[in-house]
Amino acid sequence: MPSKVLKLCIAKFLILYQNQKMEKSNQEKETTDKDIKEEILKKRLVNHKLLSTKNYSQNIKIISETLPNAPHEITYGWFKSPYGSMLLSSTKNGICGVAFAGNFNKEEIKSNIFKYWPHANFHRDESFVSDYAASILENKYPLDIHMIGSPFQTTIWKALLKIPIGKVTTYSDIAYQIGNPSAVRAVATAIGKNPICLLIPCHRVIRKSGGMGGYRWGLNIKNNLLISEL
DNA sequence: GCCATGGCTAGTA
DNA sequence: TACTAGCCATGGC
Repeated sequence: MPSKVLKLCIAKFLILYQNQKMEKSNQEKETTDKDIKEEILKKRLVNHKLLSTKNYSQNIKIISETLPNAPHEITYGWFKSPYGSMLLSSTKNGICGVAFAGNFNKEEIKSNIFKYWPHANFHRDESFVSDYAASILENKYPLDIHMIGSPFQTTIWKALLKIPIGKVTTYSDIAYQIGNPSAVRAVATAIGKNPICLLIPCHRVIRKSGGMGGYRWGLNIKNNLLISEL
């Protein structure tokens, strides 16, 4: 009998040991994956000197206003994307909002858009939105963008349009590019307030250290967007 | 006008 | 590696 107990103990010990070994190996793999990811991001990094002056931003026209001076008519609707459900809204002047459902529920996303355009009249129309959605997902331009933002925010958002597809830049470089290198924190805040994801590629901005930084709609979406542009 | 807030960064222990 | 101070535009009061 004691030998049976001994065998049982050894078996349990072996299982425990194997589990610990597997856990350790998974942790090491995760670290390696992280390193590889950061390495890939660094390779795709462009700085302010290399940001192309001729790029797809030429095909996007931005109409911006600090405060909506007239009640706009906004058509909005949901569409499916490879990154989950997305809400698209548009005024007669152009696209005024693109948002991932991401970490939020649909009602939150919708109320954000309603708050952003407090004097607008909203109409839901999925069929109207689907044409725009296809253009965005297939990178078909030209497109017009209609947004509300301070002059500083608009400058930042325009700078983001200069990041080529498949490349990334840093918050510091954007700050440098707009001629205000010390305003990195403010740049990050402005990028975080980008109301039109995908079209204004805030997902292509990472930390100077090579880390992913943050993302309003969830880091997993940022990660997937960057991978899809490889 | 003041203060808190952030998708950050650089320096230091 | 973790913490801290500094940065600066913005929004709420």
